[in-house]
Amino acid sequence: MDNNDKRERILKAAAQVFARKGFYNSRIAEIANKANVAEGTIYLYFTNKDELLTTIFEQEMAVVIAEMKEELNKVDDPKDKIKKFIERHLALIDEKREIAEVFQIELRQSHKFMKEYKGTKFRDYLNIISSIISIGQKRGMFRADIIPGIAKRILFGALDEISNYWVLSTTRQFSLSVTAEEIAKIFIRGISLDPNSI
Amino acid sequence: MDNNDKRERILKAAAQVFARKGFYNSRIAEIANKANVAEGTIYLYFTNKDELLTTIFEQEMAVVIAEMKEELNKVDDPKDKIKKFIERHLALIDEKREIAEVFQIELRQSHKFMKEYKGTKFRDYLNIISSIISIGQKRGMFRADIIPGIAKRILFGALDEISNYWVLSTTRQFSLSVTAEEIAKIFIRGISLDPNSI
Amino acid sequence: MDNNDKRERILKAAAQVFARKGFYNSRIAEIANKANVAEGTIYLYFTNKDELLTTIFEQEMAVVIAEMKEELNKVDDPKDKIKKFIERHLALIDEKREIAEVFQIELRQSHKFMKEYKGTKFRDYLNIISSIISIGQKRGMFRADIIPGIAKRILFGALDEISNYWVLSTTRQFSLSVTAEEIAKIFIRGISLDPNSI
Amino acid sequence: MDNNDKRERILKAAAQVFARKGFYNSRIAEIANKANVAEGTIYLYFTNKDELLTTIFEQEMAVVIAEMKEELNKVDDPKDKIKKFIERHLALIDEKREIAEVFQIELRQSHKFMKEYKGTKFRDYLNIISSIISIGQKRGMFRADIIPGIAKRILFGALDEISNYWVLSTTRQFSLSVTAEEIAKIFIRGISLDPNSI
DNA sequence: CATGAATGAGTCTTCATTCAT
DNA sequence: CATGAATGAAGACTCATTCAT
Repeated sequence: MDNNDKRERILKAAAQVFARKGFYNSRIAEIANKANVAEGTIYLYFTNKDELLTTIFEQEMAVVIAEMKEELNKVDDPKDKIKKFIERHLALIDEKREIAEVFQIELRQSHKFMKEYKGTKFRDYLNIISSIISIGQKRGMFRADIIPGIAKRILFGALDEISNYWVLSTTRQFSLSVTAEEIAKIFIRGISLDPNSI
Repeated sequence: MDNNDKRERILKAAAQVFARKGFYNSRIAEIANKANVAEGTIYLYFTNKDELLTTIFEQEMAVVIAEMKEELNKVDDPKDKIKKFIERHLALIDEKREIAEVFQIELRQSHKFMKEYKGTKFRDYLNIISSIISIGQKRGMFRADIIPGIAKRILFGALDEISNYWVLSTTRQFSLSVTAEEIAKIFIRGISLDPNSI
Repeated sequence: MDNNDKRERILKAAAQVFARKGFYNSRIAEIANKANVAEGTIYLYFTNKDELLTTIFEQEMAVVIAEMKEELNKVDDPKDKIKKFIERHLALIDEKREIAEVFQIELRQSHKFMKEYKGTKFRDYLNIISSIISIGQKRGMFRADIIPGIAKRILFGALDEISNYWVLSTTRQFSLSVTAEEIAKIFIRGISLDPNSI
Repeated sequence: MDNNDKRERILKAAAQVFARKGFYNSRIAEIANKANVAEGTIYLYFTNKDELLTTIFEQEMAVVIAEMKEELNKVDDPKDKIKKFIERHLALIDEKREIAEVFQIELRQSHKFMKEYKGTKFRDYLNIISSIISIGQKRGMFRADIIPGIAKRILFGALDEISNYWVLSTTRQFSLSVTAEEIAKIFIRGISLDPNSI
């Protein structure tokens, strides 16, 4: 419990520091200091600095995916699911600001990590989208010619770019709900058979 | 001419190395070696390592924007313009693989550079999209309730994610033209008044 | 204790290396090696190479000044004090050969350090001389027209030049005691009312 | 003539830059720039950076020694000669400020140069003093127990320290003539048989 | 002779990681 | 388990010197 606590404190501190400084400009010393542990202690829980980053990602993604799936189970309509996905994704960015920044800026983006990324969590997350689209297609709501494997990336990309803007810009013109609405409007209409359905 | 050549060689080498290793894992020594110049020579043309990265970005973006605008002038219909934008963007990713990787992976994404980025080229590029949308709205082709400032990021995000996937994955399931078609299909339908227009 | 030991070892090694090679031709690597610590360790105790030099100076001067004052307290006659000052100064040069060389050659003399020198230790040291002269003047032993602020520099300069010669030359013609005698003879006679008093 | 001019310009520029920045912090590029020649040109006239410094010293010393000897020939009395020497030395410091700074700060003091100094000019200069003293002793004016070889360093050291102070301090309390008077007063009285002779 | 672009050896400093306590 | 002092490898950058023109 106490150990777990220490581990968590390290991860949290790392997320904060990575978010503010970026991975390469973050110092183990600062993370240790913020987590109130000795530098060496970090190496009792993690192999190296890299593992800190990937662990934050994998662990947080597991939570996010679980939450997302639970949330999506509450609605049945694929369009509503897509809408919910969009809303939840953006809401998470807002709620978990620091962790979002790390993903946004360091992990999704750092060469080293992207090329070496062996986890399945990111794929799992994207596949939530394609599953919804497939179901929608089976139900005759979404156009059959849409390729779920591409569409999932289109939606994720749109969300991601908006998140990126959200995370980096200090003066934001549009609220997250307006933005979510806008993305939903365009994407769902874009993939739907009946464009007026939304 | 010779100088320019040397400068270009350095930039090209830097783009290659940054693309393969990432900014922080790239070594000036390797760039110099690849450019066939001495390490010190790099500092005759650029202030420091950072400037190499931003120069690559700004310089290349200027070319891309110019090319894109010229290309877009060839068509009049906003839908065609959007379609062309999508095609050209993806084609460029393919043509300028190494530079694309740098943008994709280091610049757009590195904290330091994003937060310090003072250039206008990226905004200029995004605004090409919003201009097209605005024109389309005036002509009554695109839905009036679409917010160009958000829509531009949605399209760019979609393109960017696809590019990212394209750049990073080694085994690609879909051709660029299929992908371009898919994005155009969804996005244009998403923002159009007449959804069957595409 | 151990830390202090390490710090001292570094200072001692630095003094040795600076003395032999001069500040700019000294390498941190060599100092670390001589102190039997890793290069990085030096930076745990000192901000940078410059600080090593100034620390050596300030620290050593504090000791020298204290010792000198204690020694001078043992005699009362201003002439004897001057004589003692001269003897002690030269003796110190001989005893603390390496540190003396650093002062003689690098610190007192390096542009950067002299111009940036903010410490008071050097002034404190010089003022020991002027105080003695002032007292001698009040007692009617030294000529009233002597300006202590100049005279202190005359004596220090004489001592310093002799020290410099002493430090740099390998074959010395005169012993330190002979030299001390000579300086005392000239200087005290030079400032005394009664020239035959010495 | 033109060549000589170029050589002189380089030496003058070097003296200026060395004086302001110190030898190790001076850049060949800056010297070249100030001399209005290309960097490479400097190496047509001088072997390396070191030689620039020693040449400045030797060349300037030759002039100074010649001037000094000429000046001293105008008076006969050893005491007057000493007085003149002091006055001229300090006046030169004032007249040739930049060159004086170089000597004061870099050359006399830099380990490398002092230890490697093979020239005779410095010794020649010092020996002017000891010669005067010897003559004074023969004439029965100066005390026979004074050792000219030490006394010359005492006087030079006094002058040098005063010069050093003069060169480095920005706010000077005493004029050069007052200072010269003071040194002469103390030194001549210090070495004279008849202390009231000055 | 003159140039100045190019060179590349050289070094301070940083910081992830280790390990004795 | 925890510590944090110590390590030392690694790399950006500088600048005296060279050499093709």
